[in-house]
Amino acid sequence: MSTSNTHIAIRESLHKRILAGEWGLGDRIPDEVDLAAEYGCARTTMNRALRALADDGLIIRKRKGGTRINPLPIRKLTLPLPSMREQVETSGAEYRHHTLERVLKIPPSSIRTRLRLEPEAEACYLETMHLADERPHALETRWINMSVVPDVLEAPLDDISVNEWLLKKSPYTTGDAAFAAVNADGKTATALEVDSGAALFTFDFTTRTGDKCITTAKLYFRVGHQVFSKF
Amino acid sequence: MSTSNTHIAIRESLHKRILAGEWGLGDRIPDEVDLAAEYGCARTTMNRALRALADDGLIIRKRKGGTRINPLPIRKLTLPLPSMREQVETSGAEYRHHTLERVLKIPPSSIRTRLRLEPEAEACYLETMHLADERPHALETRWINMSVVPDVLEAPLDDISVNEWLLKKSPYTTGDAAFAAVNADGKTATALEVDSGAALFTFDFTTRTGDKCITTAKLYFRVGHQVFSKF
DNA sequence: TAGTGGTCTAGACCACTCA
DNA sequence: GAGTGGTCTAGACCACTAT
Repeated sequence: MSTSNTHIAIRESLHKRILAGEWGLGDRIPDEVDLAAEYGCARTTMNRALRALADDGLIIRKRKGGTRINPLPIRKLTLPLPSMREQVETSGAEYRHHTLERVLKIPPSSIRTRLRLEPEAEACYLETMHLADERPHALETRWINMSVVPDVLEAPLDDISVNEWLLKKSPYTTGDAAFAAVNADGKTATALEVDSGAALFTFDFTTRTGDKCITTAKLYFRVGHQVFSKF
Repeated sequence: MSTSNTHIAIRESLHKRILAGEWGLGDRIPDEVDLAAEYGCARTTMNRALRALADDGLIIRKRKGGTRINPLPIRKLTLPLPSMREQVETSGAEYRHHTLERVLKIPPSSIRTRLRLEPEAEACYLETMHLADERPHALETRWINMSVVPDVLEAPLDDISVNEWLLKKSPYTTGDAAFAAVNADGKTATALEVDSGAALFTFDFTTRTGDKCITTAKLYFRVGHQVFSKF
């Protein structure tokens, strides 16, 4: 039965058997010890193969409960966090960005909540246009927590973008993100050179380090922008 | 130095040290053997911790080259493939779906290409409305490859949705997906009960098993829909 | 060619959870 | 209580690749 006892070959073999329907949805499959015997490998190796399948959502493993075929194979999408520079350059265009605004002001309450700021506390507001071959690619509006990154007002933003600067200055540990669609308002439409009301793809994200919020930003992409992924 | 020698604790400890800037971007960190000695664990355990960090994109590992801090920490977003039923039910609403159309016809060339069909070959076109508490949640337009799933025209689609039926009938191995934003056309706007031209969030996907394409679908979400993720 | 990560093994103990 | 997965160990050999 076994050809080569690598955890990869074993994982692929089991993957095929699952897809072939050897076990029904929700069924229990043999336990690690038995499968290891069947494939002629150590339990450690079989464990690794099974763990990988569990990570992919194909099976569900429980102590004492055994390993079962996931009745709802929840597949996962994995996509890289969009980096404007990479996005543009991998499409073959030349990347450039342009800082439209950088000021200190009191943010609206929605932003204050996200950054967990005191009332009346000021934050740095930054507006950046990302260009692909000198044409608008995305408009970025960002708020930065001054108590975490006090010197952002002096940051040199000609060569590197705020995002790149922040990454070096204050790396984050966690964050959340959201994709959505909005109709372009007048100002955004003008900046992106599209008709007012055009459907724009947006990406919102907030980064944190520990319990401190670093920055929150919203990206409005040019019309037609897509985010691709394989699964 | 070590508190408990679990691969998780070790990974978190190293993660913190990296974020704290103990090593610069691109720098080489001690090798597995040395780190294992420092943490007082087996090399196997250290290897697992480091492998996890490499999977997260924090470090880059090469044989002979050693382990280095990734100068471009590419963070990844992981999101579950949207399942209409789950999406609606986790929001606390009641899920229901409604088949609007199910016919056999010759698909447009863009679809034919995606499904890799012969010219003139027919495919099953399916239009489904997904409802949350009886209000439109998403409109799904789907094409199904008849040569892979010949009996889709007879599938009972009252209890389960096409997607769930297809999963059991013909599980896929791979696929691609894309998010985007479009302005609602008249027909779609009416179906979703929104104004014509409203910005709709869309999700396109195609599933395959081996080299055969099973189905390709496009989902138009109600206005305001967001896809969340943590990273 | 030598150094480093990649992986396998055999055995052990532990932790969860089902019955 | 007992079965199953989760993990750690110590040692070994291999595969890649930088020097």
